[in-house]
Amino acid sequence: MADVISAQDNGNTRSDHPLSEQETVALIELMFFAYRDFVSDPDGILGQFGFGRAHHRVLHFVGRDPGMTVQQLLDILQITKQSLGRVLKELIDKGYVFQKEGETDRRQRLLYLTEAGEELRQRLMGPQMNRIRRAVALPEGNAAHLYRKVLYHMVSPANREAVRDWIDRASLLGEQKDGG
Amino acid sequence: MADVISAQDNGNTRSDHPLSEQETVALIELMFFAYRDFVSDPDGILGQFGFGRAHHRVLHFVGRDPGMTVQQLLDILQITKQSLGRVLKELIDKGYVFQKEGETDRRQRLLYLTEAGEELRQRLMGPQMNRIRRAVALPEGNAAHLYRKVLYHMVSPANREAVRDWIDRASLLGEQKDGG
DNA sequence: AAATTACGTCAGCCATGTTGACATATTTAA
DNA sequence: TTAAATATGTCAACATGGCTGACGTAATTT
Repeated sequence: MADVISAQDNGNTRSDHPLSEQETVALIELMFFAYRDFVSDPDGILGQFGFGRAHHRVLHFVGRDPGMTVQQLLDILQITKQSLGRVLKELIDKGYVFQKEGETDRRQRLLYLTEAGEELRQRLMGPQMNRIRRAVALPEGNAAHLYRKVLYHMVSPANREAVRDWIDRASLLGEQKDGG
Repeated sequence: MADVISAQDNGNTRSDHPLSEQETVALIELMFFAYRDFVSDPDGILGQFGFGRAHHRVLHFVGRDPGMTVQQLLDILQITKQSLGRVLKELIDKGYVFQKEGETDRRQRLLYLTEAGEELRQRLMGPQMNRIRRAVALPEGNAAHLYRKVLYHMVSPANREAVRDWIDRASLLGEQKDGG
């Protein structure tokens, strides 16, 4: 299916009705809250293994593209090889990742997950998949409103009241400041 | 207006057509790429001031709710007071934030932005507002597709080709693995 | 008068990012 | 075929921003 993002866009999209300031700020804040909670489940699991978010990223992307080179991984993560080196070494030492010499280019150390690595990757991905599916399972609406609802539903249920309260109050404060 | 998230939902939303695995994983990855780029503009500006992301969060939320207490800020950021203490002290020392003794409760140190603080806050928020507005200015579609497009457009234009390539290739790999 | 609360601070630890320098094996180009 | 570039690894040092634990002070509540 390869249902990608759909080609015809180069960052120059227009609209006659840009979002209001308050709407936009609310989305900025939802981005913060949503991302915070989005990574919280994996963080909890990783802690039990003595790993961190950086390990998660490596596990995830290597699992998605087995046999990728170190350089490809660096390009995707956009970190330095020294940063990667630390976590990669730990993942290899603990038996979650292994390397194979490249066949056409023997300088390369192609990256693969072990069975334990793939298991852990799936376990980390589970809660995030649930979260996304729950968030996206929503009735239609206009783009901004929908996006806002989606992000809101990325926030953990336990945190939603606090987030909603904040967004409500902050929106009111913002309207007062700018005079509506 | 206070157009909040809309009340009637407690995290138990259902759908007959949950997202496919590949769709869902693509969204997980877009969340990563989008957030990474979303914070990159502020990060650049902050660097010029000797500040980091933590300072940005404080500036943002204090600016949104002037006179908030330290405890309220801690509740929103969900970090420890020791972590906050460091950045807050720097912001105060450099003249971007100031504190006022609470009137009803003189133990409280209410938080406010100075003029310089508000200026910096606006400057940091600008690129993020642009990014959100650009991302949300899109034609309609179904919820998942729309959300995906929105997140995609949160990625910096310079990174979109790489992100698109990754998502395309990884989706194909995933379909092959699971057999379509 | 005692307990709690709001806040500040000191000290140290951890994870994960950075730069810079250097080494080794392999491939590519002159 | 030698020289240059590439892919990777590693050492060392540093910064940011989380964390825990302990302790102190002023103000409020019980």
